[in-house]
Amino acid sequence: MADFLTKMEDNYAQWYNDLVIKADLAENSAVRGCMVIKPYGYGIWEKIQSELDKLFKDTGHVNAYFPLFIPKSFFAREADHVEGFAKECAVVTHYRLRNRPDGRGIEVDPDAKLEEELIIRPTSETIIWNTYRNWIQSYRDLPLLINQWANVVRWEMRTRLFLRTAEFLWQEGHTAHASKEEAIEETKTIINLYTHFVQDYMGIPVLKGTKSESEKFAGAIDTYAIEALMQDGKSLQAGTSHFLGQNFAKAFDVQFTDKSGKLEYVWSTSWGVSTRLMGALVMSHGDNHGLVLPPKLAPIQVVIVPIYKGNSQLDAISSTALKIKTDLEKHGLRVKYDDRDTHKPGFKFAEYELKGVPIRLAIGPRDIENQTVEVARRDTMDKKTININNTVEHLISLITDIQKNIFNKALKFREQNTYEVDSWDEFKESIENRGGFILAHWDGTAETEEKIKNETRASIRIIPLDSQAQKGKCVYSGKASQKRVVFARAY
RNA sequence: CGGGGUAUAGCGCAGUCCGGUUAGCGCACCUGCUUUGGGAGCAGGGGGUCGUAAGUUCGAAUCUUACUACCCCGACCA
Repeated sequence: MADFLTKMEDNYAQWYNDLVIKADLAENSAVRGCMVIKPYGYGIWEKIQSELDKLFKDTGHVNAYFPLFIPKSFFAREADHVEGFAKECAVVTHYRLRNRPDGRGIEVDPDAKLEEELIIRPTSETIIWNTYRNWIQSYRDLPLLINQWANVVRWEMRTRLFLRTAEFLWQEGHTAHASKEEAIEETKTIINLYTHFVQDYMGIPVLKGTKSESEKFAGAIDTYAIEALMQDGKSLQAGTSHFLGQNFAKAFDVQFTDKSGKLEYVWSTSWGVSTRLMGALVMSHGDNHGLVLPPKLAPIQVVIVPIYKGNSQLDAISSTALKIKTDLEKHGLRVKYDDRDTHKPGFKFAEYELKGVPIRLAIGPRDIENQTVEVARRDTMDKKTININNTVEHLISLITDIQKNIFNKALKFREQNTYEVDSWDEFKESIENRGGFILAHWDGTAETEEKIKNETRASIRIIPLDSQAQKGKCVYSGKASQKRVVFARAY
């Protein structure tokens, strides 16, 4: 058995880390805080990329690519933005190395100092808006709906695989609009798109809302976000969409002539999700047997394992297995037939469970004789034997069922770990002992938010968009409140 | 940046206090035979400048000093 996973109760962080590494997703690299995403893990990221990309294109967006390096001066243009990111930037100061005079290795050539330092992008608003100035002259150039798949670097003090690495992969959308209303509409379109993707593809239920003043993106007017509850009771921000107002347009002097001939600053948005989503996947669905992948994103949806003695048995099983594989592939399923002779069936079973493959078929001599096949589903670990002629039909409905079941299981977990709390004592007790989401009244002030955070390490994750108004009293200050907000400890 | 740890084979560790054979164990790896319906068994084998540098000593993984890297807990953050 996977003994390392029984550590879960002792140390969730360690369990998570081991799971990521042993399931072949990623490992720590030689560079502090950076990770190597391994082929299997990258396969999942590729699925996330391709499915999201389709959704972006369906909503009128196009891809482009902007430089990795940003001149330092660009950052100074938007005051809030520089304050938000200044503390965690990697900076390029030189462009050449040389041999050390004493012959012991190499050193930075002091003569090769850059006139102006280059910042390795922590996000691309500045370089993109500097470019948009030249692209936008008229209302006819709008809207500009661009997305970029890229890597960014944020020099975090503490890092964790997928959840917070110094370098990470993401997509960042940057759009420009002629009106405020249109930009706000875009911001909402995207947060809804993210909600759809995370819930319906990744099987992770999320809460959607806006961020408080102190939690919003540096340079934004409003930040919309989705938050998911992990199995250790902590919240993870899974995606954000920012309404930037005219802040960046003004900072980079991006104006257009509207229909009436008047010069106006453009309205903008930016939004993104990152490889952090893979961390969310692991933490939302993983169990003591390893990863549990939602079928829509699993690089391998069905694995077929032969059980045999000797080559003649294997040959008979293989011809059956390969026929099933072909049939399933005709219906769009991603299937692997694992006939490696170097590992025993039991080893393979455990290995694919660790990797989270949704469905496993086992075929042995008994099955050949009876015209059956054993079907095992990863999410519930149930096994059953079915008639071989029903395989395709059975699996097509099973794959849909697993996708739904994973989501429902996570939703149920979230519901069971969401509490309405009305007293400060209960708030503290709940955060400390139960974790999870707390729905509580808040007086709307940054002071109260700050005090709650200092005393409990819980922050306001989101202010729900569509929750019903409900008069109440702030759980901390006792002042009047119009609706509940969502508190949690977060990653 | 503060507090606490760790550094010995690919991974996980023992040995360090109290210096003394050829530095050991588990997993992994390689070979052979037997195995194959839930992580195989037996036998054999390979792999180490004990983080780096200097010092003490007849002798250093072990003692001293300096340096470096990494991990955990905070503050920071997608």
